[in-house]
Amino acid sequence: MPDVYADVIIDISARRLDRSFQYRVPEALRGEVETGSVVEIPFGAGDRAVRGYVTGISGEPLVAPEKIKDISKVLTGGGDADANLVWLAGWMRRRYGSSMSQALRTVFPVKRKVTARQERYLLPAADEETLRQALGELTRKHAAARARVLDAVIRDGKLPWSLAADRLNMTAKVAAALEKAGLVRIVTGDPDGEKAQTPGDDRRVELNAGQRHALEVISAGWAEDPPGRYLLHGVTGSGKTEVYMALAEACIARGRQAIVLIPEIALTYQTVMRFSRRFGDGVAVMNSRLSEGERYAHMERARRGEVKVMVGPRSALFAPFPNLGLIVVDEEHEPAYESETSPRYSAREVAFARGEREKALVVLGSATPSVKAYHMAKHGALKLVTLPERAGGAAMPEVSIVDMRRELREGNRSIISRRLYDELSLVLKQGRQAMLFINRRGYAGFLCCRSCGKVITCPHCDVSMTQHRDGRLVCHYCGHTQGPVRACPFCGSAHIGTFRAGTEQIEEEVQRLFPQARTLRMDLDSTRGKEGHARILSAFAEHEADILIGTQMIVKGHDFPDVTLMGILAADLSLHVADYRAAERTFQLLTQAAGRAGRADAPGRVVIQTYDPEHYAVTAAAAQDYEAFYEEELTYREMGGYPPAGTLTAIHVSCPDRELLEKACGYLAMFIREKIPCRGLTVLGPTDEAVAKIQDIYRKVIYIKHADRAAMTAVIGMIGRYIDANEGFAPLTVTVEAD
DNA sequence: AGCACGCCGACT
DNA sequence: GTCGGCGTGCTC
Repeated sequence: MPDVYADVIIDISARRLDRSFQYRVPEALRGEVETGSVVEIPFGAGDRAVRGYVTGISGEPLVAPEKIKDISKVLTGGGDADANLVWLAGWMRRRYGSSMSQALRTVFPVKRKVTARQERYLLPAADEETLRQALGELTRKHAAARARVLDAVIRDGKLPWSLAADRLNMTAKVAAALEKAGLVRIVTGDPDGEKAQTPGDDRRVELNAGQRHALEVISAGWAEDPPGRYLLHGVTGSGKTEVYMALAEACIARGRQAIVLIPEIALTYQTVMRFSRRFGDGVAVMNSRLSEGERYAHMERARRGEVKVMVGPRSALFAPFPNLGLIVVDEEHEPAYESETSPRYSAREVAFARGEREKALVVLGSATPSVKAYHMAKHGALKLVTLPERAGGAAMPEVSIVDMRRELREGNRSIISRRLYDELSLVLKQGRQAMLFINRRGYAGFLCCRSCGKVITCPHCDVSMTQHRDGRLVCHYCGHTQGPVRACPFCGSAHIGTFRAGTEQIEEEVQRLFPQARTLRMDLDSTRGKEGHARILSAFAEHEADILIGTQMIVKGHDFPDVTLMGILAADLSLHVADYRAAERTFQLLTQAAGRAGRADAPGRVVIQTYDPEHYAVTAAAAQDYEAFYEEELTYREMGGYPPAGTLTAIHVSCPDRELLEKACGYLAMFIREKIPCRGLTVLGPTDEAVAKIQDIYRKVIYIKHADRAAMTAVIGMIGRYIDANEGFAPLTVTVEAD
């Protein structure tokens, strides 16, 4: 009987093992080992038993047959969930041009031992003097590795194992030696950590007519083949979460399981809490603060069917449910659904792929749907379900647009327009609250010379440095810091200053104009550390401040009953980002921001300050008119051949060696232009990325456009094979980003 | 990740 | 010489 071989991905997270190994399937296990099986295999010189994932079966040995070992046993019988996930990894590999092992790593994210292991820590096990003596001893004996680690333990008190392994080159051997010598203790789990709270209960809310209708229409999709796909379009406060929960309940009643994707836990805390109250132990929440082991335990509970609903960010999409019936993608337009690392997948697309394979409903929900999703709905690829206006019957806010060019012409040099000043005065007089949203996406307060026009940039990254209040200059990409600059380093002029539109500057200006007002600031810098968001938001909710000033994060999903004014500063800043989706992002941010003001009893006011008052993204957001925005935007996309009118793929290439990078990109672009037999393909570049250098690594990008998705997928495949086949690309990092 | 192997300075 | 210790390379 001929041998049967299985391709196995080893269950050890190390980059070097990120590929498949062949194992022989013993006759006793024939029929039991299949794609998706989890097996135990002997690995390495010591033949230690490790877990592995079977990704394929073949009859051909690819290495010398005497090197191939036997599979020891089958742990999980390649259940439907596992086979489906392997299939999904294959789909992602094709669609996004990543390697199979990268895709598998994404789909089976944590592959730790069953004893859900948490991060280990090294703690001092003796008094400081003893340790210092031992350190001296080790240094004298040239035990460099032990000395390095012990030194760090003495300095930090608590040293995470992974940090020591990465940064101090610590091996298990070194740690064990230190422990044996009685110098350190090794503990599992953060000694300062605490346990999460347990869920309570929730009273069921009666659905209104619109919600009941949405539930009926969408539930009918289970009877269809292929199963239905929906876009649930409902403004903020129209009660989409209630519909999701009712759908999840209907799904469970059918003996199936549900996945609910949310963009970011921190920003959708209320949604998550409602799910966990409603479903109690039947829901698992993939919090980003869970340890690797805890996540793995959640996934295992899903595999065993103990959990029926998985709520979490895009990684929750890979919950190994045996009989998946529903995938909800809440706030589907959020950029957090696009993965930043290879495979650069879109959670929406992967949800569609998995839904089709496993016959599960897919429901996208948003108040401001992505152009792509709305386009699909217009063309019948999604069924559009609209929820009527706000559930509580609250009035839409009154919006005014202020032309900042005119403000300047008429002598107001402040970043606060006269209109906004008047509205703020009124709010303060009434004892209400206001929010000021500075739209500074893709923008930083940079230092600019007024004589020669040059901008101070980071020596390691090709971006402008940001000046902080104390005068220091900081690079927000790599953290490089330098002291204040008094004169231009290029021309020597003393006329160098900031062109700033940061939250700090607005806070200063507000305090200058309204010395009696209490302000709170919320941006990336002020929310560093644990619970930064929550602390600021709850302080504002308790009315400990009158005005909250912040970036994007203040406009997402928080309800403050006393806020009657939303001021939007520099509304058009995000229009200038070099990205074809700039107008879409701007419209979404402005619409969300405008939707924040006002409640049932007190209609809100919104002041939008802009230098581009006629732009459709601004006017449509002011009118809260999605349709108008969509029509304009689609015209623009069609003219440029951008998605959804066509497909666009970016090939990102990076390398510390600039010359090598340019040469390789040149070859790659030439290959795509001349060697790929595909009509209608447009190749742009190579050009520098918007940020051409980060942490001393140079970056370039090649864009390719084609009207047809299938042709694009074939082209991506050819490019991937070309790169794999050429040794010259080995020192470069190449990632493919589709749309 | 964990094991073997080869190299290096320290000690007998 | 040999021994303890580190860095590197490989694992079907």
